[in-house]
Amino acid sequence: MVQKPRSTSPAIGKPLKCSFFSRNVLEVAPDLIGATLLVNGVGGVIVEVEAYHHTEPAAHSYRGPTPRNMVMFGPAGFTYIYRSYGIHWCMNFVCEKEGSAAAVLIRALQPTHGIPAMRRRRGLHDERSLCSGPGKLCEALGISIAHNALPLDAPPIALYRRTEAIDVVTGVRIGITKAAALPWRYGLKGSKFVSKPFRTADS
DNA sequence: CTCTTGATCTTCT
DNA sequence: GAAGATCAAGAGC
Repeated sequence: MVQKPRSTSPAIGKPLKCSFFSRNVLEVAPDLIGATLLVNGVGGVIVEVEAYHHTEPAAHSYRGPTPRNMVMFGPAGFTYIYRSYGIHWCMNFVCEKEGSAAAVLIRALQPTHGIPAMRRRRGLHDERSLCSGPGKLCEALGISIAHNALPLDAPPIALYRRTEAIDVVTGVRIGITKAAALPWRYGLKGSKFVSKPFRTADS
């Protein structure tokens, strides 16, 4: 059950440490739901993510390192930014350990901090559309390739643990054709800020 | 509401 | 040359 999409600022927990990401990517991904992501003080609550791992063919790291995906093969706790369809930027958090080439794609935020700045960057959009997709949230937060390979526990990035118990829903990942059946998409149950609805029994 | 299309970077065939 | 971890705008229902 979700409140009105006004500027309700949920409580913010303690900063996440880099060790948070040194676990199996399928554990980290659902744990990120409800956390707060800020870049230069602008951002919101993570409501949708997807997990990727080099052992499955949908991952950029599946075919080994390239200039683009090199940071995925490095240690956990860093950003991996890539260009999508030649136009957009998308943001990942690298997980597990060096060589795992595992990462969590951040797909949607509920905006809570710096909403006027997000509107300026995105143009005239209702709050629900500001960060409801991986390319949208990067535009709203001013993220580009300049933010690639940055540590997740130091400026300009800030990540805060969630404070309340939440319900996480799962589904198949969006926009892929390989390994399309893996249920590696995670979302905040009932959130109106996700990129596409989660289709589960109760919705 | 759904469907189609253009934008044009990185990698692979 | 083609596909892809996307998005917005326009056409049609």
